[in-house]
Amino acid sequence: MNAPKRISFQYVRDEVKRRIETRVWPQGSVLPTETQLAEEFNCARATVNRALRELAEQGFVERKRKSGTRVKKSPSKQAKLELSLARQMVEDQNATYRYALVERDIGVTPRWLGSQLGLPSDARILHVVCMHYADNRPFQHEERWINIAAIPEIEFADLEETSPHEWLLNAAPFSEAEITFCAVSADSRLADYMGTTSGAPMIQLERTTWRGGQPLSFARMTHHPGYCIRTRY
Amino acid sequence: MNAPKRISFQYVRDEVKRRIETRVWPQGSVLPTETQLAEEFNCARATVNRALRELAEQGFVERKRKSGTRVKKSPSKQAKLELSLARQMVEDQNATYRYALVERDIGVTPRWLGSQLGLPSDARILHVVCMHYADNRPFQHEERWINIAAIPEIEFADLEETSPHEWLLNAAPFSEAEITFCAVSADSRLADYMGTTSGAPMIQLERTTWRGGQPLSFARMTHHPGYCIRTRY
DNA sequence: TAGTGGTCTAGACCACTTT
DNA sequence: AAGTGGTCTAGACCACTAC
Repeated sequence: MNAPKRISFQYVRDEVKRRIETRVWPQGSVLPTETQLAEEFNCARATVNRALRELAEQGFVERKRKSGTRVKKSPSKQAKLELSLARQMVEDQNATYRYALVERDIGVTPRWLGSQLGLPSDARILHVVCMHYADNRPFQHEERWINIAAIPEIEFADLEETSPHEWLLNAAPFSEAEITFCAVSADSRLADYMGTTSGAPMIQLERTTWRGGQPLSFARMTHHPGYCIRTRY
Repeated sequence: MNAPKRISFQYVRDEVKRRIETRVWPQGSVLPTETQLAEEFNCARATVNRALRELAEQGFVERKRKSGTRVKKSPSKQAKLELSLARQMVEDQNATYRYALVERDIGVTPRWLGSQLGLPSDARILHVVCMHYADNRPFQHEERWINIAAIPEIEFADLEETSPHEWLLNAAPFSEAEITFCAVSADSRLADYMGTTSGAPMIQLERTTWRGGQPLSFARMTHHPGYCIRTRY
């Protein structure tokens, strides 16, 4: 036991975690109350509270008023994925980033998009197609529909130099989003863009964003074949 | 302003977040110190601290001793993915779960696996192939290699009823893991298992797990075509 | 209604980092 | 050396919920 003189919440957190891992407190069992643990560790209850709160966030225990703190049966592991700009991802690989605008046009809302975003069919939409390259190899294909009413400035934005994603992040950096990952196979058009053969499997990420309940944009980002998302926990 | 009588850390957190979103405090700027904010909100510094700590965790601000709290330039959005058992995922969809063991054999470490896990080539490995069904439709194909030396009990485990994933989670619920998502296209063998045509794009999740630095298992889980991962933030 | 976690306070000291 | 966040304490009251 190497308890420091002043007990830290990290010490309590790690010791409790150790007892859970070594089954001193088996799955499903109830831990001592905060007050009891504070007494055992000879620290303030707030310290124990912070330790247990972190363990609850990380999915090791479940806490309920009155009934106490229980060890979770099947710890719900959650992976955190960083979702950054294509530019960021490319530069993180120490590759040279290049951006190219492919298409830009303004029209009214296509039906499928209207129902996706909850927009009337006469809403004006900016439609953009662009590519992101890493060392001049195709990295990501991006197709995006932007609700002009929500962000009027986008109509006059220069998207030749800055990707719509990046522009939006600067104009309206904070928003709610819903994301979908799926696997698709390249149609001939996408295959051409990505420099691959038709049918190649690729990861596609669809993101719908809102701000204050108002729909901002729907984006479909397709990564080059072989692209993987990695994470640890 | 609808400040409650007793200021909560949630109130401070949301108000600070609002000021960041509305650019009262623009990107890159320095926020007032905790003491100043505590004065403004008429609450204890600990309350402000907790509020700002949460905003830092969520990627809105960056904090450094002495230099203060700054608004992040490009907020690093991170999505959280729940990674649960196939059974859990199926039952969450209100579908009926069924599990089937397909293959189970013991051998020595294949070369590729040895280098993946860092195991000697004479290490004994349990190799398992199994399927998970939702309402009798293929949901996930699982192929797994388990390091017997690390978990000797697995050799005698009954995997006819319980999937190796679930068995391992009960036997050794806490481990470190590395995860990779990628898109693959079905070869004829996988296509048969998944009831689809060869070439169909599918999401594949590979997970390597360790416990205390010792490799436990490598798993490759392939989802049925059309399977999507959804999340919000 | 009683027990448990959830939170706030006021004050103190510590630790890191910039000057 | 000084300023800012990081944390601990002791005590208090609140809020949810199982009984």
